Amino acid sequence: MVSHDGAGVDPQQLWLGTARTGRGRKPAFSRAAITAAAVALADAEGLDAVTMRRVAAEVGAGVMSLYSYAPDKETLLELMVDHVSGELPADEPLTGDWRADLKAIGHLQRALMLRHPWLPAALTTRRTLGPHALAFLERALAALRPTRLDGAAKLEVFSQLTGFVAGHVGYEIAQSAAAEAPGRAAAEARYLAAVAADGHHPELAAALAAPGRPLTPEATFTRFLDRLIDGLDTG
Amino acid sequence: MVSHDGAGVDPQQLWLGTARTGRGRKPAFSRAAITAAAVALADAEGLDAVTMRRVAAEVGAGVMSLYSYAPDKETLLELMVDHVSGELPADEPLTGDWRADLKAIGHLQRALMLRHPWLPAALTTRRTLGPHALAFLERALAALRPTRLDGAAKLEVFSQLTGFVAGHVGYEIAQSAAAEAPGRAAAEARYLAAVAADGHHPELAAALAAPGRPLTPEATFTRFLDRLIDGLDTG
DNA sequence: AATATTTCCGTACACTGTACGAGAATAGTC
DNA sequence: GACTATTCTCGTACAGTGTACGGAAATATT
Repeated sequence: MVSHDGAGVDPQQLWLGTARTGRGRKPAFSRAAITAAAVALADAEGLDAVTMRRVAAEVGAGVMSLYSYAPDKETLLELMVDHVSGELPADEPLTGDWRADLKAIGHLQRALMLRHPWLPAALTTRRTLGPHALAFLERALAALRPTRLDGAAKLEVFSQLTGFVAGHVGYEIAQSAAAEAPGRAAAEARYLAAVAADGHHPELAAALAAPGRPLTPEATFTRFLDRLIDGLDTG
Repeated sequence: MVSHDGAGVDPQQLWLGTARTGRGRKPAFSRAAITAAAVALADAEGLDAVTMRRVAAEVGAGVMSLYSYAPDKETLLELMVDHVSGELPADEPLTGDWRADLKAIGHLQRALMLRHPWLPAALTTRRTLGPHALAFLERALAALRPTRLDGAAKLEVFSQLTGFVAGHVGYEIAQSAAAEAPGRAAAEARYLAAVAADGHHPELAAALAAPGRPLTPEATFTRFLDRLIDGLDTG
């Protein structure tokens, strides 16, 4: 096993790492390089493109060599999540206005997920507590310091915030993906119009008839995030 | 092709259906039965257990026979989503208090997702507008009637609400799944304690030291949902 | 009876994650 | 320098995936 070890019964041993003994062949690759290649692949071609063979090819390794750096694919996905979490600034100063700070955190998370559109889907199934995620959590907890929420409540708030952002951006991405294929979008519009015209969906018909000005996803996100955070009890 | 047709360039043709000509061999199965079998499988063993072979076996068909009822697996998944959406009551009377009605809708969605734990994950990638989903959307729009939001804004609210619930329940499920494997949970607790003890995570250490009383997921959900909805502009 | 149409499904193929184990490279010991 | 223990590399192999293809069976129309 390579220096930053991982396998074993204990799932969190992944992040602790074990020292190399010195003995044995030197590793030709690195966990970071492999993870970065996997992330690049997911960014460019989606999560489905991340296959062990593709990642290995990208990094110049044999397929089975990857298993010296991560015990299985699931672990590689967790590494990917924590890897991109490293893009979140974890040490910028806080304003002291915890609501503003929390909103900024939400916007940072959204930006990250837009940069890595596979992230919302990856987060729905996984809970990752790697070093980068923890550093960011630490920052969020610091932001919540002025609130007098107890420990569990603070952790809840962070969890919920992340869940909310993932849910929102997931939808946002699905929406924009549909919009990028103009044929699809038109077909959907036609379908909705047909449904609205069937007489059984008067509210939908009304909603489609009175569209209002189009909303930018950014504005919508901000509005919902603000409502969510402004409504939080200070404990 | 079987009566409720689906294939084609137009994705929404799925839901429209085409009449059988009468000519040709009679279908031995039905789209509904196949979908129900797939849903039962996902409920019992998770989304990964839903393979074309397993579904076919469950329903007593040859594998390739499924392709007469759904052009591909992605379509089967969309059918599954709309199938369970049919469990949402779409015609119960509304109270007229749109905030209360909207909260009730959120709770219904959460209950549905808890009954079908694969649903949040399935919704992250997919946007489904089958008849059942549309019926429920119609109801949500009716609930929003007293607000004077324009059509686009109403649709946004529903989208966001669904995204929020999916995000929350996704986390809720991950949490409870971790709690069900006691070894895992203990290992994670030990890991977090170790991280908290490293001196670089003082806020985390403090949060773990002052746990407060445990929060039920139900109560947390209600609190966040209330905040979200109470904060909505009436337009 | 012939024909057109539709469904049923066995076979086959490319692709997936990964178990196994043989070989290569390194460090420590004599 | 030879030997040994250890560690990493990766070719091969296998079970499992979605689904393309095409022949056989069943039905309604002619």
